[in-house]
Amino acid sequence: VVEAGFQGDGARLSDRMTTPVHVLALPGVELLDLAGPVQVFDTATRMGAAYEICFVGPSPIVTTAQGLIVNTTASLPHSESGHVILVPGVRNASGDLQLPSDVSEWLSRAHAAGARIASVCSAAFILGRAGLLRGRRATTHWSLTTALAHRYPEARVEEQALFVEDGNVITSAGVASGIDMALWIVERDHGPLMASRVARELVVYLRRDASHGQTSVYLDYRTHLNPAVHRAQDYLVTNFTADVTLPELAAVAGTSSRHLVRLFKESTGLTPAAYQRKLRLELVETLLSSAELSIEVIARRAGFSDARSLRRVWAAHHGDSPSSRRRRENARPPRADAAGTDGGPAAER
DNA sequence: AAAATTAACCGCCAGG
DNA sequence: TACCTGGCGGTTAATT
Repeated sequence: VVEAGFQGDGARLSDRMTTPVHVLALPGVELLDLAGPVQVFDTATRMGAAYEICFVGPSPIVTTAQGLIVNTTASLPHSESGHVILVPGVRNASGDLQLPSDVSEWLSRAHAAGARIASVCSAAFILGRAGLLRGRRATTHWSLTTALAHRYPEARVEEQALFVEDGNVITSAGVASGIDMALWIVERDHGPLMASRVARELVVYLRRDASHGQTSVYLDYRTHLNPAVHRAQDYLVTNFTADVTLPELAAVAGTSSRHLVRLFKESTGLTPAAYQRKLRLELVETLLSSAELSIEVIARRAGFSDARSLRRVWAAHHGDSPSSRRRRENARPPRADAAGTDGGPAAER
């Protein structure tokens, strides 16, 4: 995808493949909850996702609770669209924390330039000071939600969320939910397969957005530790529109068909075919709401042989028909933060 | 719409 | 003995 209207030689392809993650380090302040999210980006990078982690802030060296010693740049870099700025929690953020004046300004400028701002735990207060929570849905550690709502009345604080995404501002609740949030960012950037690999590597159980009670099927059913089953799942996620036969899947997993079915069900609670159906239905759901495609086209794109078979499978799962879902979807007002399909140029609106 | 074909699944058993 | 694994055959479910 070539950026329309771009001129000159300033942007090389390699630049675009790297998503800088700037970690904001405040002077003389202990950074909390940092290791988990950074691990996620680091692991993703080792798996080919290309994140570049960079500690920034007004102070030259910071020692974190995790024992990390980080070099920070003396000045805050210019921030461009697509970057992630990770703001870790700090002690006393809700109190009298002294914040260098240029930090708030830098944050809001970076956001205006298109950077994604991600906070962990009490860092939501730092976002608040930068004015980034105005009119936005947000969350913080459960013990601080009341204080946050009080301090920033214009923020719509959500209590029961692991993390909340609103526009390019993502706030998370606490230590572990910072990992969930980071994984969600990885899923956005590099797809569900990458996210599930990273999650598995870190042996975390994750969900995508507890505030909606929603889980992603790509990331679900991954809480087990059976490598053969994971291989089969990876294969299905990658090729879920293809006709994958059980023997073929067994070959990928390195077991017999009989044994794979047994292991699969033991590890995930689902049979391979049922898992594949869930993957396909997940795609159908997003296609139904995000595009003007016929049921027939959606069915084929999601790997069903035709609309008829989709309708049957859909009915078995949801009790109604795909078109009735779409009607209900359209009747509802569109969501504020239109989580559009990734990739392509913003198709209209 | 019904019948035929094919694939998935599972109980059961045997060998290691 | 307890457990893991693969193969066989029958049943169920999907597809044509």
